[in-house]
Amino acid sequence: MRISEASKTTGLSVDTIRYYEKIGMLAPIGRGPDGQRRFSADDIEWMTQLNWLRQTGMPQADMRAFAVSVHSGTQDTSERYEILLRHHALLAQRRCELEACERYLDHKLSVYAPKQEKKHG
Amino acid sequence: MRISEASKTTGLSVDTIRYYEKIGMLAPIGRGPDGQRRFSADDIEWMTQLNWLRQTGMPQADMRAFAVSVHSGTQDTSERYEILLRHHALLAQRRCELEACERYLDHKLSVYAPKQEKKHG
DNA sequence: GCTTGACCTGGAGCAACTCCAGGCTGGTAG
DNA sequence: CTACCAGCCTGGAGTTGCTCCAGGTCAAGC
Repeated sequence: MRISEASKTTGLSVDTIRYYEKIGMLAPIGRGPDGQRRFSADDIEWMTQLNWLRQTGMPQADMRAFAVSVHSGTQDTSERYEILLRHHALLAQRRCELEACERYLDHKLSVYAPKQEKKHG
Repeated sequence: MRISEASKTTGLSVDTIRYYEKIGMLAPIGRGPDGQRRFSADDIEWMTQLNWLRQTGMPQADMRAFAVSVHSGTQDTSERYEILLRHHALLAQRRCELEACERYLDHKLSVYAPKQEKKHG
């Protein structure tokens, strides 16, 4: 699979894919006889997973640690488990913040309610 | 109020406060006879509000538009209302994504469950 | 008079992309 | 055969939103 299709399939932009390869977030991507990238099913699966992780704001440092652990082929999954667990906790916290902010906005919006002009915000 | 106290009160870091002033996100901050910043109650209120908005990832461009509208003293709150409404919709969407990612992580974590070693992830 | 702490400015550095210029390749159209 | 075009390549600059740092000022305490 070529890069544009990989982009559509995984949800990562073409530029992001090249960037992730450059910084070692992906296993080295194979090349065709034309020197262009060819993505394997494994590559695609891994990139899709990366997209999930980054969409929730996992820092690249953590993603890279995860990547290294996965690609090392080690049996020891405890590091990965910890990274995911930490991220899970972070998400829960972020959801709380987000909900608090939604409530704040609800309040703000009621103050700014249309038609009835209030004087201050 | 001086900058360090303002930082503690609003939740914005000292550097962020100076940065926000520089890019015009704050009304010009008054200075004492020593040339140092003195924050008024209004400044503090506005900065606290900014902190809410940014914590939920409102882009600076939107925050600045909001700031300009507020500090222009205009009676027309429709622009502010729209910015908040747009952001509110964005937050709802983000919460959905976040929940989807939490479910994904729940699944992943069960795969990586400790004690029982699985072989792939 | 000297030191300490809080503050100042301008500018560099950083994360995580995103965009761009300039160049190669493979396929089709004339 | 040549021209052209889409899609890919690389290296590097630009962007956003901070964050950190060097080097300097000023007021207060010892």
